[in-house]
Amino acid sequence: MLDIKLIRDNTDAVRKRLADRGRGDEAAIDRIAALDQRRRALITDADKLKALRNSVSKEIGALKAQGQDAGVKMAAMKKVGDDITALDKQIAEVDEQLRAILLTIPNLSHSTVPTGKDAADNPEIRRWGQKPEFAFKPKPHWEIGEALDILDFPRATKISGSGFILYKGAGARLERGLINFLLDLHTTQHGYVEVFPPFLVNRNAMIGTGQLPKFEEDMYRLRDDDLYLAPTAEVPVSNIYREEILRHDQLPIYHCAYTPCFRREAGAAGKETRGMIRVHQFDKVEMVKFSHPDTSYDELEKMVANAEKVLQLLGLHYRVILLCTGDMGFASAKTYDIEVWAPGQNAYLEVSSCSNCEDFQSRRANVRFKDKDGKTKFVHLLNGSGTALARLYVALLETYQQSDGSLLLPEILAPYLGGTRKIGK
RNA sequence: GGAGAGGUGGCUGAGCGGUUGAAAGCGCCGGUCUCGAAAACCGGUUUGGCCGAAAGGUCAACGUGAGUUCAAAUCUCACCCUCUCCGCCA
Repeated sequence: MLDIKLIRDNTDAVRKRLADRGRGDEAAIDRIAALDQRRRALITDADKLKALRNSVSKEIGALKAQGQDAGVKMAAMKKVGDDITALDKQIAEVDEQLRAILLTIPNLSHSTVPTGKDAADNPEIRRWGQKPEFAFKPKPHWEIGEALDILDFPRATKISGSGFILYKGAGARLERGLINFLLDLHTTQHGYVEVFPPFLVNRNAMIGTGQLPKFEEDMYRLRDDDLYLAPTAEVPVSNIYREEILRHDQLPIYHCAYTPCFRREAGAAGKETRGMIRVHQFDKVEMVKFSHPDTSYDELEKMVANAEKVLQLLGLHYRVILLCTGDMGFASAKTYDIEVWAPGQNAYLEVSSCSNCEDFQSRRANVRFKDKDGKTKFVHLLNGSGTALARLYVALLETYQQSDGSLLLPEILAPYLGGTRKIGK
């Protein structure tokens, strides 16, 4: 959520920066400004009446204590009370309208983010490694997985529908092992404190990180309980300190968490339906940071490096992309995507997205800290995949496939696979 | 799910419907004292909105939301949460 004071004092600048994102959100600015003005006028009026009522009520109390009649004053205050009720009702309505709009306005981009329209305008920042070469035509992961009997797409569909995965045998163990590998890496090498959060989250949590109210149709919802299946661990983990005031010496706080991620992928029908590139449930290890505002961009660079480390240790070729204004997510001020090379697809796949949301989410979730100067401020919230597993799995299968159909995975994974790096004969 | 108890400031814990944004203690910050520290003493110590250049003024908040009243932390109702016991259950 944007600071209403920022919009009030820098209306034109905010309008322009929203226009840069190319979603037409700047159109709401005039309505916000009008509502804000009306809200403040109403509050001023109501507060004056309340001050009057407070002082006269004290007089009434004093009169009654002396056994004198206060009937005239009480009748007058009855009328004032009715006026206050009417004004408070209008304030509540304006507040609600204002809040409803503000919750749908995306974050402003950081000054270092290039202005652009869509993914085609995202600059590539760097590459690591090289595309692997094969003496044969590399197969897509679904062929490899089914031939090895470690992935079973038809049966997953039978159980749940399209877009779900059934891992089997060594394939299931690989998935489990990767989760442990990632958590071990981030907790022992990168300083993150592991958490294991609930997978079902309430509406306030979803509003806090920005999934709601705007993207309701993308979420799985349990209607009877008003709970949602978390689309990413970013939601429960970023909300850990909701409504709290942290001490400045606690910052930065690093958390990482494994959770499955549930996404309806509404509107994505027909895209990447084959295999496990776009699915309704996938595993992910997420990194979340609660940072002092002064250092949040340093923290973002470090977080990207933490995610890159995963791919480096696994020997997977990747590139880092900086998202332009038009391609960034709703809550982010600056986002790097990491895309891993998948030989069977002949394409780069997004396996990580690391964002600094600055105070956009902390303002919604009310996560603050008391700074050295004694002032209470919003923390900066960052989140990044470290990494998404389904696509990492794709890259591993397609990169490390052998001509005989087996897999020869990186040695670093052997401890997580029962001491072997080989899957298949 | 059933029965009972309870939700007040960083913590513990008071609070006859009116001068309580809130006693007291602890903690924390600053000061006096001291070579220094402790102790003692003095002062300060929630958050947000609105008006204002500022000084300051004012409003709101005692789980959440409604209600009664001139006036609600105090009364009424609903909901949420916590604890104890019972039931059920991985």
